[in-house]
Amino acid sequence: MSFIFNFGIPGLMEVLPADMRARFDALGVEKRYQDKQHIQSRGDQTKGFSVIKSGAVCFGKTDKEGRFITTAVLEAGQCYGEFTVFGGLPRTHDGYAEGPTVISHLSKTKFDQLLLDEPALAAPIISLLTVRLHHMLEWVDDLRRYPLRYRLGKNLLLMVKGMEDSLIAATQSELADLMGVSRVAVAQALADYKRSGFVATEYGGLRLLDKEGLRSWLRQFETIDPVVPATPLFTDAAL
Amino acid sequence: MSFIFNFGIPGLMEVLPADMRARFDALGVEKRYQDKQHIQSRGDQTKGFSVIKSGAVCFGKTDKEGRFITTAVLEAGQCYGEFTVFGGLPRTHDGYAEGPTVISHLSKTKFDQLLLDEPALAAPIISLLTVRLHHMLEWVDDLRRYPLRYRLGKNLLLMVKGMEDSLIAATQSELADLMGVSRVAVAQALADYKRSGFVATEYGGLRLLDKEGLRSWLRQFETIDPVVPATPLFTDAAL
DNA sequence: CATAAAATGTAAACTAGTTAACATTCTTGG
DNA sequence: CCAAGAATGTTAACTAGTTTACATTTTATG
Repeated sequence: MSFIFNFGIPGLMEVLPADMRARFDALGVEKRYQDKQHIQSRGDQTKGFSVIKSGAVCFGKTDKEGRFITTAVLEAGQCYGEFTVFGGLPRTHDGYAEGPTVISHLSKTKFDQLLLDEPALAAPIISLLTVRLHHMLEWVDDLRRYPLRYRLGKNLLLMVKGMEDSLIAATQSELADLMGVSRVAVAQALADYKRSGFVATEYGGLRLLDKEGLRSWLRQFETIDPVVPATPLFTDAAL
Repeated sequence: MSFIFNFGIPGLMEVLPADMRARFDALGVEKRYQDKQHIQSRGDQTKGFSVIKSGAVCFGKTDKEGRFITTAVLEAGQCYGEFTVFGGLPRTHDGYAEGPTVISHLSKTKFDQLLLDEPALAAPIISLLTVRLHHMLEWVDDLRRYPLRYRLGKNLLLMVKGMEDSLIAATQSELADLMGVSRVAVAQALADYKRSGFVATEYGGLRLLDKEGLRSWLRQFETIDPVVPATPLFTDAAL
């Protein structure tokens, strides 16, 4: 499962030149986590930058009643910890492993040193932050503008983009988490889609049967024309 | 009026050393705008980085029915254009001046050159993006977690922080825009606050009468403990 | 200073979400 | 292979927001 920062957003490691990646690997301390294993707590003062080598990490906050609300799930290739390194903040989220996960941790000290040694690292980091910020703005905007049955459809299409089989392996609870709504709301939206023949649900997932149909059905909601990048996001930002 | 990126977030210019600020001023082309004057349109290919010298800029998107939905209002000291410069995107929002406004525009070419000449500029930019991203995450989180009468109160308190008079000069429509809800919803929340004696509304603004009372009333909603920065955000990020 | 424009206050009908509950179906581990 | 757990499907009552409407108050303007 995944969230905001995964769809169509390449990870830092993917855009970094090989030699830089190697330096990350050399400096970082790899740590293994089992499924569900706790990684960090909101409020921790452990400052550093981390790269997910494999698996995924679920970030969120546990409220006083003990209920966990997911903020984002980052998958392999993605990094996190900017807030502690660049913002001087303690950990802002609880985090635990989703599936067996390997993470390479760099302390703030080491990371700062790396950035001093390699000023070329700044560009990809700025790019990464920019893309995430842009993504968030769009997300908030959609949240205000469109109902769930638009947003869910849009994100389902995003999820299968570039996949040949159109099978989304996420439970409805996970999709609900993803969209920040209740499971019932997701089930109802999916029931709608099913009636129109856009999707077929199955245990533990669903299949997009008619992407084009869904796409054009969604267009009825769209109140603004989408902006398409002139150059793709995340080119080697000419710094 | 202001939005997400103003409360408690210093502008780029405020954190930049004097010499760097001077370089910005030297390279940029200053342009004056009258109240309500159009500055940019979503989709424009004009790429560059801009600094608001005085006044404010309202960003948003106009939907097909012609209705404008505000995304953010940036005030003097704030900058924008990261998406065009670092993300290779066309302008993602429509923008117009709020009040007489002066903006210093740097073309992408000039800005790229400036960054090459001044690698030290990377740190404050990274910091800025980080702070904004963090703010957005918190915003989305609050959106999911809390009802309007919590979020509005929280933001009213944020707005008067550091002010001695506790007068907020924003119409209810502006507050509604700010919170991404209808004017009626804001009026109802304010009516609640009034009944409790926390605020007094007046034409074109409102006054916080009992900050401490409001603060403690808000606490009843809070489901997680706030995280406080160990070191303040936006220190000269030790790069 | 009279009138228009802007802002506030409030009610009513509606809608898209919520939680709770429960029956059903599917999968997996002993 | 069957029992337990997990996931789905669906209903019902509720709630926090929406839009529309309109009366009232305040400010700005010719």
